[in-house]
Amino acid sequence: MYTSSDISPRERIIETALRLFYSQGYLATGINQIISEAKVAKATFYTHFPSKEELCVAYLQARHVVWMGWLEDSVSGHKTAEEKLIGVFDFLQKWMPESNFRGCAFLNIATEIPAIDTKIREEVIKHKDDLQDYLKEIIEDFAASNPSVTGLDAKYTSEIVYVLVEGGIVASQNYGDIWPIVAAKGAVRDLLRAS
Amino acid sequence: MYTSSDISPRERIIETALRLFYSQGYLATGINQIISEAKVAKATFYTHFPSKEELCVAYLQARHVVWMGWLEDSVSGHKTAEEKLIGVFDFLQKWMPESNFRGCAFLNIATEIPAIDTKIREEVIKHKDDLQDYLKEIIEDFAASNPSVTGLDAKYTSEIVYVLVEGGIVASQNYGDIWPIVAAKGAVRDLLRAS
DNA sequence: CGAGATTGACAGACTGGTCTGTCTGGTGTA
DNA sequence: TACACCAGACAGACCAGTCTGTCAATCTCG
Repeated sequence: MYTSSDISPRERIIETALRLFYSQGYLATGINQIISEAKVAKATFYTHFPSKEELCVAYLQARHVVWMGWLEDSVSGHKTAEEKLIGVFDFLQKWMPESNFRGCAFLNIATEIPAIDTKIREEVIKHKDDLQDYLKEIIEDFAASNPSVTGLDAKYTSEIVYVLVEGGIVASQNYGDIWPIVAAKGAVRDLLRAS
Repeated sequence: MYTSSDISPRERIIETALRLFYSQGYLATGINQIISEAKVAKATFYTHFPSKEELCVAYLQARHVVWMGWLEDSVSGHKTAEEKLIGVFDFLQKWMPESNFRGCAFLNIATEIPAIDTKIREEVIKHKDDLQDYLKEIIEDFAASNPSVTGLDAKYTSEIVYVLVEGGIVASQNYGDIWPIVAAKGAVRDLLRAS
């Protein structure tokens, strides 16, 4: 079979799903294409995943780890909270063209699966909650490290920044251009300056 | 046949598409379901539309008229430019729950059809361009009717407002809650006050 | 006015293909 | 022997789109 240095069938399936679900969409990607590109037998696939939907859940969990890793790696280079917050948008500006403007894997899947009470939608919510928490921490840091700033409501501000992140991503996805992210970054800069 | 007081097969198809494509998604809705719910023969469908994709284009064009109508009807009641801009978000706040938080029909379709160079994506861009123009006109009105406002760049400001609209819609869609739109509205109010 | 031609919609069988998921049987390794 | 994997046939449903044939309303022209 495969030795420890090789990649296991399960990992090959996940990696193929990461690529195909993201670039083609969930509904437009069939199991047959996944197993063929993952070089895995169908029976093997179904021993690892009970259904396509469960693969999708595993895909989103893997994607969450990957994407948050990208974001944190990109932002962690900055020192101040303000630089970090702007760095979030710098990351988006770099990431969107690299991903062919396919946008957020989680929102895309959520659009394809309208039913709310599914494991899939749960994973999407979880991802966005984590993203919001991440933004909120930076903003709380900003308030704490700038004593002159008094009128800043961290919850309210982080909600706005989060909405600007989402808007920047989807508008950029639609136009195939980063100008919406640039605009969102400008709005955040103004927001911090005004506080 | 059908008499003049009835609805023509073509209209029945479009109305069914408006309902099903929006609520279920484009890929998840089959032609068979559309013709069955529109009470139209398959041959009749294909005399009016050469393909499912062309029906989708007609659907988006119809949806554009309907949705912009809703927006303009809702906003036109306000007098000042500032009230109108806030009114845009009041409309979103009312519309999203009424539509079961399915979000923007155009962005949803664009997500399902990743290929950029399609008629479908063209319609999406057209819709968003019109929406942006609408926002920009209100903001230019705001600048013109407030002589004290000097440092307001209408293009830049309308880009930010547009991104807040998109972010509000998709975040609200994801969470099934209007708080992102409320936050976006607050951000716009702050933006106008600060200028 | 009236008869035949035309039109447009109807129902639904049919084609060729894809979908998810199951199952059988073969292969190599521990 | 036991297990994990492979290849691929298969089932049953559904997909977009084509086609045949029927029927009723309307148009055209004698």
